[in-house]
Amino acid sequence: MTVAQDGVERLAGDRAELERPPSTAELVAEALRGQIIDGALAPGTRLSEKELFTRLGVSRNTLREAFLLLVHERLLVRRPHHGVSVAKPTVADVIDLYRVRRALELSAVRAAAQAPPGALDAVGAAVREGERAAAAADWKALGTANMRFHAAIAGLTGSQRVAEVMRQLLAEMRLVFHVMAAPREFHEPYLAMNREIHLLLRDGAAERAAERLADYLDVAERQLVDAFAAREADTR
Amino acid sequence: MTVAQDGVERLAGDRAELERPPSTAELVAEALRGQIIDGALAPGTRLSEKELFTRLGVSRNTLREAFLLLVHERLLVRRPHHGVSVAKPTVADVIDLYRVRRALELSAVRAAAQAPPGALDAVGAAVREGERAAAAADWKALGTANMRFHAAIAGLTGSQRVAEVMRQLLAEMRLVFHVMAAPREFHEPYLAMNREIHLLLRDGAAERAAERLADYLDVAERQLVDAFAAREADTR
DNA sequence: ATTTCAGGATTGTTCAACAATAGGACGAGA
DNA sequence: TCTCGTCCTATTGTTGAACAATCCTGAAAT
Repeated sequence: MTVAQDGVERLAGDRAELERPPSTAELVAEALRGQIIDGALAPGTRLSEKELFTRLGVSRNTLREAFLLLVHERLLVRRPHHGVSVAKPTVADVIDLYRVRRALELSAVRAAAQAPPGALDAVGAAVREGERAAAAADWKALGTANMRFHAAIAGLTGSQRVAEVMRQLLAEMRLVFHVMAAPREFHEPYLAMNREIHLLLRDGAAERAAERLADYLDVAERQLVDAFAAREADTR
Repeated sequence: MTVAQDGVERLAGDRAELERPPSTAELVAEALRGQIIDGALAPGTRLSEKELFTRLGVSRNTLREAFLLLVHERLLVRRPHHGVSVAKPTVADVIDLYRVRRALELSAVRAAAQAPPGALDAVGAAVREGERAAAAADWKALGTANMRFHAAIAGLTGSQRVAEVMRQLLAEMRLVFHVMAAPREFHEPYLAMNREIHLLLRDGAAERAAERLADYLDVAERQLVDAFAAREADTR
């Protein structure tokens, strides 16, 4: 193999990462997704087609295509002839989400020994990112770092599909978190757990890391379920 | 509670199952999905928009909406400005699919004790359906029954999201199975394993059922990976 | 106060046109 | 004969507009 062929090989390898310019619908979906997980669009908000496509400067068809993408991600729900609205997760959704998270994340941690190179570093990077955010008292960034931590956990599998499912679940989680009035009190305690899990993984103690993560998920789920129960008792 | 109210309750309960007439795009997607998993549309086939929407008698926008649904299910892949084509799974996809299946199905089996009522019966029904198909030498139906078995396993979680992810994975699996020339030899041996797993679950031996299922998945994956390797060596 | 019915508004679906892009055809030059 | 660059065509991406179907609102009638 010559040096020139080597260069061609590398280009072919990069080809997959060379992202094409996203379509208009994807851009619109991304914009809406950002507003939804930022909380600018509260759960339950009805999204009028007419208002949105005039405001965003895209065609109605393109907007509807973006809606389709987000409905698939469960960030929007569509009621026929009523249009779409921002999803409003229920306590049943919380339980459901944590069931899937347990299956995927615990399986990922237990298989950490076969993780692709660099995957564990991503976990560590997410931990450090969270600590920086906490030090800067940036609670929104702390929540993001926490999401990234769990995405990195899923990344330990090296599986494209696991990563994608996880990405979707975490986007939904952002919606769920909106019921937590105090992001600091909610997210901060998990920083230490994240760090501990990362250290256990680094030392090859996968099973113990899995146990810690299981506790972690149990606690978080309980906390969210309680918050939902309180809110539902409140609004009724 | 009066009898009349009872009737209303029942109507409200049925309301969720009362499926609205599916939209045109969903019908088109369903038709295409059927042709893909039946093998009428071989992996790699390019789908021309013009030809399809004239043949199906729907608008181009509706067809594109159906494409979006199937792209999301990974049954179609879209190359910008090139249109969509039937997905052609690689050996990497097979490995990836089985990783997710292991995580979800094993977790479902281990939690079988908390399964919702009737979920275990669905597993048994799938086993019997497979045995009927084998007795009738209907190998296509046998493959379908096998899919239903694994869907029922996922259903043990009672989780909407697990069920949906599983449904998607199984649709992809249909695509993968196309490389197996002999559906009988491939699917038939798993009948006994399905029955054994069902019996173990019925007896409450969830952990042993999980071990059997893990073996099952290992064998099937290896068989498919070998088949892919043979095909790739063949076509090159 | 309850019911009925008409009006308006919004969404579902289709059609038609233009812009943008990828791939192939074609020819010039070495 | 082979390589390179240019143009051209077919297909897709995007937009705009129209009509049909459905739901919500509110006024009129009992």
